[in-house]
Amino acid sequence: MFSKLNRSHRASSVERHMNDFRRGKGWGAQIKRMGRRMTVPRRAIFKVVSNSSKHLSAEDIYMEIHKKYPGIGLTTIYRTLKLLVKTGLLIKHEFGEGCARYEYTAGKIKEHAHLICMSCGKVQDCSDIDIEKFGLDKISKEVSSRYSFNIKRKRLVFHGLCEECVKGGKK
Amino acid sequence: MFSKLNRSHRASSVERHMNDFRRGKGWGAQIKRMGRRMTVPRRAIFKVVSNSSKHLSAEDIYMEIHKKYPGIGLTTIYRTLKLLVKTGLLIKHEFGEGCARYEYTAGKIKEHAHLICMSCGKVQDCSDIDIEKFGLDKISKEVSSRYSFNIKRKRLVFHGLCEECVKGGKK
DNA sequence: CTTTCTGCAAACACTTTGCAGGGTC
DNA sequence: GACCCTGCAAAGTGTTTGCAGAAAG
Repeated sequence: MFSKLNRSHRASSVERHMNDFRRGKGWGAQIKRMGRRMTVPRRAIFKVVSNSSKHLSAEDIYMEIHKKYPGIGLTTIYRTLKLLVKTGLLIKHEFGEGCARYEYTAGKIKEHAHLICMSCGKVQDCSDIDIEKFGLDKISKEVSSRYSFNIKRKRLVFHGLCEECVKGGKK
Repeated sequence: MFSKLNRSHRASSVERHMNDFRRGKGWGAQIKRMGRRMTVPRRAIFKVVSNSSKHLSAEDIYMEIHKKYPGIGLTTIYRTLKLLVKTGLLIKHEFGEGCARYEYTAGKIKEHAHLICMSCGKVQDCSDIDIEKFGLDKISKEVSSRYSFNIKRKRLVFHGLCEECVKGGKK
């Protein structure tokens, strides 16, 4: 079942994951170690989130999944997302739209700013700006020493108007 | 009705507000200009949020209000909060706890970082650290030029462990 | 006296939970 | 074969809306 991988293109994240699984590494193994199981819905969900560069909501993922697997329900999406967050592969964002969005990080957290357009609602990553070097490191240091706060995660969000909406003249 | 103010202590925010109202300034006047009305529930809600230095949720405000005015319902709290946000006196925060929290700003936005304890849930303001000067200005400039993004508001949140929870040994 | 505001109950959107059946190891 | 996982339906959040009566101006 895990052996019929299509080798004609570069290994997708799912393939990589399956290899890892066989070798006892990666998400599958991590799950196994937790006494949990690898299933079709989980694989499908993992594939969708790991192949997307966008910030997907549970609903987004459900609709994507539903094309190929109409049998998978929203409940399972939510449960699997929670699991993926717990293993550290996903970060859960709450941008205040009324629903959570998930970002694939493959376990390594590279802090970056997010831009949210107040007009069209689009969310962009500023992944090519090293916010730490641009000054966030100094702020963090100051904060943690002045407030004796043990920082675990940093979140920088800019609300405003994206390029298209400024050009488009929308207010 | 507006003339029986107690003058024995420094003007509270409600008194100041009422004076402003008579003079055609401040929130009351602002509301009037919008064709809206000044009412008992609105005054009470304004008093609670403007006198608190904490980040209150609608529920928090409701419980506080309910002591003095058991007749005021949650619906009115929500509607008034929306109004206060629209007039710019309040900022609505969504820290991802499942409910919104409101911060009184009196119209002037002084961007500051927030610390959220992952253990006890406490939210602190870092109002005595000028995050702009500590480097946020540089990040903003870089972001807006590199992404052609028109920044309207900046939000910096640190998740971690507060002093008490670190000391208390909680994980 | 007109128009806005209010409380109640119902509706809402997103997310979680209980349970019996099905799948994984 | 034991136990975990799943889908469904139902319950649970925090928040919004429709409506008739109350209040502001």
